[in-house]
Amino acid sequence: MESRAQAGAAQRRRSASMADVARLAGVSSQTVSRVSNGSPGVVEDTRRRVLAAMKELGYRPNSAARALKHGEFRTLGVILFNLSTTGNVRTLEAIADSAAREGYAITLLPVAIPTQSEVDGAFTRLGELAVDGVIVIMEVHLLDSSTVSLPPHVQVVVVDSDAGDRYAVVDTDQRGGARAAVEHLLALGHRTVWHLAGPPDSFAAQRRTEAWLAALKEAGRPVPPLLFGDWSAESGYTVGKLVPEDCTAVFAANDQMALGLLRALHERGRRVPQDISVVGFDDIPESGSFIPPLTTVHQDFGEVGRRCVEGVLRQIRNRTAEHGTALVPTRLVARASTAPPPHAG
Amino acid sequence: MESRAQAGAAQRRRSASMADVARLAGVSSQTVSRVSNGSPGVVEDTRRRVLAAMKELGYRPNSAARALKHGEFRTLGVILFNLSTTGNVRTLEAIADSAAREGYAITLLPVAIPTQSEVDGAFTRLGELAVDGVIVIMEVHLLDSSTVSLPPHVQVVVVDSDAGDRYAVVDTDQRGGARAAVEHLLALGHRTVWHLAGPPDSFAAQRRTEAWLAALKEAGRPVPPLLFGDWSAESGYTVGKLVPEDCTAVFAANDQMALGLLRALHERGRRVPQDISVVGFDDIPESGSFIPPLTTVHQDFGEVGRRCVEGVLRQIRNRTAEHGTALVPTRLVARASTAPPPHAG
DNA sequence: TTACGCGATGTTTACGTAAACATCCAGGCG
DNA sequence: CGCCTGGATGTTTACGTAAACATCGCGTAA
Repeated sequence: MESRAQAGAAQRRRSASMADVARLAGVSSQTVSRVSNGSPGVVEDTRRRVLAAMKELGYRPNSAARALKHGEFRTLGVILFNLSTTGNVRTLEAIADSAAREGYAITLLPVAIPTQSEVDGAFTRLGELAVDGVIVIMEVHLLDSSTVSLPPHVQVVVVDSDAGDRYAVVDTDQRGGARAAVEHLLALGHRTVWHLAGPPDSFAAQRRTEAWLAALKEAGRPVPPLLFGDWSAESGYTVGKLVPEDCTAVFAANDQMALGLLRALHERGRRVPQDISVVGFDDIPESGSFIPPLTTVHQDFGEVGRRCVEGVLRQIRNRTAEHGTALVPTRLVARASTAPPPHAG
Repeated sequence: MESRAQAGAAQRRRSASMADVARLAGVSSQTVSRVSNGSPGVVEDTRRRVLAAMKELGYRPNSAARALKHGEFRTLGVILFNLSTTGNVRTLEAIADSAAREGYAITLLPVAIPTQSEVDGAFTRLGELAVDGVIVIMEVHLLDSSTVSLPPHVQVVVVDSDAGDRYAVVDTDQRGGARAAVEHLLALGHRTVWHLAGPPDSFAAQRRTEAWLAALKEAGRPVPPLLFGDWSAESGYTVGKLVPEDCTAVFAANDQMALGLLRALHERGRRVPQDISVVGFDDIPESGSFIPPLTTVHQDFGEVGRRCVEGVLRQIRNRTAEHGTALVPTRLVARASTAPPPHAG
């Protein structure tokens, strides 16, 4: 890649300040400030002159100075481990969107590997970061065990956690969704439902498992052994090869694992949904194109993101810390991967 | 959600400044600054006293003041349309990672809908934003047609564009990847290869299509009619229902469309790969779990992200604008969705 | 006519940091 | 023994903005 000296405007070392604009417009810098912020008390003629000067100099307000002045950055930080799960990505997307709508920018704080030192590092950086509030998309126990604390004036909202007693938590109604999945299968006539769970250290996975168990017990059904995956399609495939012949219904803790499961069942010649039913969780955009289209639990990530932003902003404005958990409801999307069980041989 | 007044440290309106630390440690604020920045010329005893004071007051450097002082924010902005395509997400992830490693934060600038006014809006916000450089993940013609220009001192790197003559561009080697896909199929013995293209307004899609065409022509093969999708699995499914019986090989412009294609073919009773071969593009994590596992072109998004960050930072440090295109190579991943064509009836 | 009020604009100041410069002190050397 | 050197530390200042306060001038009511 070649490079060339930057021409034109960039020769000016620093970009134009209010003082420059003021000089050109023949007013005081305070008047420029008033125009810039749309404050009243500037006569139309002056305002026009100032605007013209701004345009000529290519004036842009300096956000550092502005932040320094009134002590806020109009920026929210988002801490997350990675963008490899659909949920995190879609939540982030919704957060970015809502934040933009409120005039806040989003600063990303990725933590590559959830080790103690990584998390500490992120929080240290965060402490120096120009943010007014933070949204944490991860298991809160990692946040707790961190030796570095959040700056006291920074407000926090947490996703995917059970720390509602200490933080404001926004989460999908994991239990409700999992219960709906199980009940859907039971209603179709299945005697019981197997569960392909997510990794045991995930709160979301835990809650889905709990609800699966509770739903089975309430209905007085036998509880099959628990199967574990790691959220990946590959792990669903591996587990799928082990599902016994007498199993007629599986509830997978996410759509990716359901995908792998479908492939394993296909390879084994077990037809879905005629021989065995499968339900997923998340409703990723692709799930309607699986073979067969997947019945799954739809999560409203957009709503989760919106409530997160709403929550932090409220805390920032009121200068209070909130706690409690807000649950966003789910919805079962019935497609073609579920059907009544085959008649007993 | 209940709320309670925030207790303890938060009662102090503003957090501790250097002056506060200096007072407590009995030194000047300049000495605190030196300790804070690890500058030399502070005797060990003093340093310890300052550090203790910092800890006691929970001192955090104020990044706004720091930014105001030396005119840089140590932050990069990332402009993108959405996080719904795998490529964008993984690129963003890699960017965030590399940036963090360099001590830079990432500020997200989502543009919900790529309309002119939306893009303008993002750039306006950007102008006021606290960033030293920008990475644009989108078609550059939208950037060009924007009436709002980037602040002159902000350096730019663009992904997914052909604007290498005006900007520094980093992109996957779309052509090379598409050519590899076509050549792989021809080498297996297919007479020609159909192409399920992405939306015509995408440069990435255009380039994949061009390379497909070029590879066919070079080999002197007939060129089948072009099929179009919109990147979604659903569109792949729709198109898949229309693929004629005599087609033995399809190159889909991304893995999602390939997924839909697989389903349509499955429903029509056309076996993959025995009756028809399918190749995708991207190598999303799930593609190894499709039915059958998908042969696809692997994109190294990590490398793309890394080079973006490297590029902007170099421009920032050198105070120059670069141009030219850097291509990141791809790699064909052969799985189970491709095979020699069936023997002619 | 004069003084008062109020809208328009200007001036001062502080936000927290760090570069540049100033000062102070200990020790070495003529 | 006094001066000089250099390291440690303190003081001043500027970064760009905006709140708070000051001023100016014009219209209006007594």
